[in-house]
Amino acid sequence: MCGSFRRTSRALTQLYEQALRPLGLRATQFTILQVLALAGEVSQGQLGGMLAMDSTTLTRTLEIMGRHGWITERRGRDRRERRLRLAKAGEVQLNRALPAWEKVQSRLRRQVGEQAWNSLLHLTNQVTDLITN
Amino acid sequence: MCGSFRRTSRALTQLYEQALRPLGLRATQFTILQVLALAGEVSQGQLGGMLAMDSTTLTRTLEIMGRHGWITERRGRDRRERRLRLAKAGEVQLNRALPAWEKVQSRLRRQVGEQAWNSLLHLTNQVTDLITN
DNA sequence: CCACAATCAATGTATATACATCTATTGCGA
DNA sequence: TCGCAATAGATGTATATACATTGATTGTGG
Repeated sequence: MCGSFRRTSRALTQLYEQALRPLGLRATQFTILQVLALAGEVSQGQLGGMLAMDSTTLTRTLEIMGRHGWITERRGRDRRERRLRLAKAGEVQLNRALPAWEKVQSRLRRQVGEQAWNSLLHLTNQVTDLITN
Repeated sequence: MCGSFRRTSRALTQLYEQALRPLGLRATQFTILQVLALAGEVSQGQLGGMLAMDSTTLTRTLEIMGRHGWITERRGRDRRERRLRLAKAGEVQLNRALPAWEKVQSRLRRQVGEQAWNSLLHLTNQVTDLITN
């Protein structure tokens, strides 16, 4: 199962990133932009929880995204935390990327079929929940 | 979909690798050992095709595995190709890892349920096939 | 209030991963 | 057979990813 997921994950990532390459945006980065747009301000640890990603992994990715000016950070009341928000440039970049992303996705959805597509979304999230809770 | 798969992939990888850590074996490496045990001798490109992994990515991973003596390589008739086989030490390592791997997997399969488990295997492979063919 | 455990993120290190480019070979058409 | 396109990997570079360890801060029991 792990092997199957990793293989499909690689294939999907290559497919989607092909569409984002002209924008200089990677799949992980796109996902983070999207999450921040929906969630507003979150701490690095919370973001890691949402993505099932080690919080220290985010240190490196967020450093890159900050370099591009896509996110802003500030210290919260608990000064150990980094609280992250989408910057204006990040919003712009997300809006530029969305059409390309959606285009790849809708084409794939059609090929896979509505039924299978919905099952997959449901089942993958179910597995993630099982593992992380 | 890409985000869901990548998230689940991370969660699964952490779960399975936890079990392999005492053996110093990573998920990708385990998978390669398994594939070589089943497929016998294959070229680097063929292996990449089976795993939906860029052939040049394998250059680095195979270098590590060769360092451990888990695989052997030789040039084929076409001298551009690297033909790979499981070495004795790789077979030993695979057999040591299998119980731990299976233990994690059977526990997860029970939690997920037979129905969902089988659907997932089928659907993930279907998506991979769609993208890579 | 204070010592100490717990928590958050930063850093060091190793592997995974892909693409662009390069080198060596092969195959093929004239 | 010769020249050139195609192919298989190797290499340079950038990002993704996790874990172990560390530093800073917070919470808590005495």
